[in-house]
Amino acid sequence: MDFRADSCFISRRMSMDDTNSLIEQRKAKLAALRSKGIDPFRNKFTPTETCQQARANYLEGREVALAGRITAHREMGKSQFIDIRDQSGRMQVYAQKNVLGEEQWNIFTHLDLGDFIGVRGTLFITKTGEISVKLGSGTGVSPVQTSSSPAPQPKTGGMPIPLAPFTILAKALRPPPAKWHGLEDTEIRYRQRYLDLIGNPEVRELFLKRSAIVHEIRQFFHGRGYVEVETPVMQAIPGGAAAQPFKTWHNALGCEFYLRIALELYHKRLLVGGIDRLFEIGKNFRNEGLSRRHNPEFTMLEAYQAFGDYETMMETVESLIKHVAQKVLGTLVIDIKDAEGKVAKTIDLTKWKRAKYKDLVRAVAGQDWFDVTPAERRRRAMEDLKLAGDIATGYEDFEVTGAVFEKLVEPTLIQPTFVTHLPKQLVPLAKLSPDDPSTVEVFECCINGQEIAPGYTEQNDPIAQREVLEHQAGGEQQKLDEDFLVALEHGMPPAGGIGIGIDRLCMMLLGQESIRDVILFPQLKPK
RNA sequence: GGGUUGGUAGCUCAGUCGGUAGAGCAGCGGCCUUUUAAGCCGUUGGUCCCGGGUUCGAGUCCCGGCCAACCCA
Repeated sequence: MDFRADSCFISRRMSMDDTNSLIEQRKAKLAALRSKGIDPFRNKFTPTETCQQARANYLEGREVALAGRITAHREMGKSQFIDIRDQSGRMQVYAQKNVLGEEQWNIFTHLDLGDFIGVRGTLFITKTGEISVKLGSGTGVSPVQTSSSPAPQPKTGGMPIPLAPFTILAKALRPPPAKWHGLEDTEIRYRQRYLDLIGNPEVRELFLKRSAIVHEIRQFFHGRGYVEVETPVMQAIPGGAAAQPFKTWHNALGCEFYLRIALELYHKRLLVGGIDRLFEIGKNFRNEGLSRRHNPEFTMLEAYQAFGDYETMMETVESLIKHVAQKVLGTLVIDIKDAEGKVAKTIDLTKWKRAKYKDLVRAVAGQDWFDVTPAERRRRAMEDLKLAGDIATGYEDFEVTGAVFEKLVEPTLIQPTFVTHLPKQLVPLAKLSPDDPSTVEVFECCINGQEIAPGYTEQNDPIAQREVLEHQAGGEQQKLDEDFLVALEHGMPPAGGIGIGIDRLCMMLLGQESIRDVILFPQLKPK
């Protein structure tokens, strides 16, 4: 049966039935392939190398087998160019009718964009200078051995290169996103991220970089003797932060659990247990609204170092971020672009400033800010500083100052800045500053107007910690993590700790304004 | 939760004052053996987000809803 005849039949039938569609056409092609005894969904194909490796180890006439998705085709009569793409990159494939023969040519020219195929042929360079694979040329028996080329050999224990010039590996029944516009519909980009990754190469690059960032974070901590740990996501008492948790239910135990909102309290148990340097990268869950900067599940890094303090951890944060930027971006100077793609601001990670929280607040709210009465502070914040909409009636005094900091100071901290000596009420798990007991030994690392990493000298006094947490629990005993307090009573070494929101770190390093653009599958309302 | 903007072919988008639903690309057919946003000729394809309403007539106007982006809380 002739493929072309099938296609004609398909076209006629479709128009008659008025059920023509791109999907129906592709399903018909699938059926036509099967009727010829071709399996359009193969279990396996073993390429000799990746597209990138084939390009990097170019040697005219070297025989290769590659696998990838068809992303473009240019028909030239009795010859045809197609592009295939694997994770490493793109390779052009050149097919000629007289090489393939009538039947294979017929099948090849009816392949669709989006299909996965394996190809075999020899490398050559076209008139226009592009490295390409000439389909079906070469012996097709065994890999070509070259003395000069370090070309990677098949990882199949010396299996020969496949005989067929091309093999259909997986038929795509739906068309890929547009050729050069890419996919722009934000909703489809987020809901069907795979289409975004296929259609928008820059998106794919971005997520590969996110992966590299996480990898380099691990490298950094391993290099400093830290141990990577895993602690419970389901917790009976969600502690370590002030946030609304998600609730779930364990059938067999017959009790409620919460999804964790922080990693901290379990990490401190491990400090008690003698794990002196530890870190964890994992999901936290907070039952809050969604925004450009908030996703209900987000990736958190926490790291603790026994016998260190907040100074130790400031050095750690600075070194970590420099390490990651240098390794992944190759630079410590980052351009942040606006919506039009112009450089809106430049972040210089070579210079890190330090400033005290109260000094920064005084600079925007008046030198006598901390000398006037709480009532006067509230009046000034709401009237003079025009923050009426940001200050709830129930706010305590430190929260009023907090609103001033958050609205008027934090957004201005574009260059890396460690804000230190925060009011003690803001961080109940940190130790007091000896020089100013109304503050704690805490820093907030702010970059690009966002808080990237808080860190502090961890509270290891079980009696002081119990007082603070009991006060915070407001007499609700079930909210008190008694097991954590018992752990502290067994003795926790002095330690410094940090937390870094990985998503926000990626936003900063990759110049993205929305958290959804650094999360593969951001939370959306189910449709 | 509130405001603004948007939802039209597989994709990117037009659609005037309310009067037969459009383009480019993709698809399909034809020509073309080193092209690359290949080219040339022909051609198929629509739940105009959903539900009401106004009207002789609604993609367009009105009301309600869904989803998204942005801003605000």
